[in-house]
Amino acid sequence: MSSADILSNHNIRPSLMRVMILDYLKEHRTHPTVDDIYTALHPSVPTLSKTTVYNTVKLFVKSGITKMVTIEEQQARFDGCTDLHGHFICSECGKVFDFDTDTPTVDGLDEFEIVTHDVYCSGLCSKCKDKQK
Amino acid sequence: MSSADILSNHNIRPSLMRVMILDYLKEHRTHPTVDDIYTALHPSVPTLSKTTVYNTVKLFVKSGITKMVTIEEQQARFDGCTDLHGHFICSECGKVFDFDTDTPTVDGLDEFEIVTHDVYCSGLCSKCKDKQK
DNA sequence: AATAAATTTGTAATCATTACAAAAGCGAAA
DNA sequence: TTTCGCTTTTGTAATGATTACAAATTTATT
Repeated sequence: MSSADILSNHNIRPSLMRVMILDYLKEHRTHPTVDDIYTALHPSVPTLSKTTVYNTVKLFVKSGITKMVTIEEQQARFDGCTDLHGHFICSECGKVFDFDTDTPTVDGLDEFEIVTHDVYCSGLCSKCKDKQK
Repeated sequence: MSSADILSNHNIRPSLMRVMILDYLKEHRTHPTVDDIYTALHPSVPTLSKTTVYNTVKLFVKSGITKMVTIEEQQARFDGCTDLHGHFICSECGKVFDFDTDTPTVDGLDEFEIVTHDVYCSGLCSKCKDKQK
């Protein structure tokens, strides 16, 4: 499906900049940063601004077209407990909850030395889910 | 085991500041930020500086005493593919690799509405592992 | 074409984090 | 105990990603 169609399906007007950025994300599976995207597209579209890239990827993430490859935090948090457990972040109240989980399966990384495993989930905690009703 | 002993076992001299910070992390399972730690300890130890908290948690993470609850990145990355897959980050070269994984198990979050699942691993990629020899 | 709404832009601010060099603390040897 | 050297701690200044915001531009609708 074309980028323009994907955008339309999500009720996002398929403007030039949005289509270009989504095209880039679809073609480059390199987990680019905002700066990567900006640097790659700027030569061909000199009027592109970095703010637009920020706004656009934020819009994409919000609508589920794109994933952000980090826990949605700009501040590092620390945990004195190093036993395996997952972290859930409520997108409404921002609270972090621990949960039990199994060691995740990892397929396709032969010859890699895996030191850490981390499982993150996000969504609505029970309190915020109740409030929504 | 006391914080001082934990530090000694990791060949870290158990200075006052380090013991205080580790005590705090052990007693407060709230995933505190650097600022949280600093704000909590500063009243009782006015000479504590925020730089020390930064240095100390970094030291703890490096030696495995503490975990950092974020992917080890200060820059957000984006992924146009929203299918379930894990992300591996090589701690040596910084490259990000995708891998196949199953939906992680989540126990103990009854009544939560889980929207996203993310699995992160880190360690050494095959290239960096070879170089180390 | 005219108007309103949405999008894009650029600059300035914000804020977490790091660099760095000075100051303070501590241990070992004399 | 005193001195020397090394580690830890501190404070300030820089860095760098991200956001706020208001102006400028583009687009859709009448």
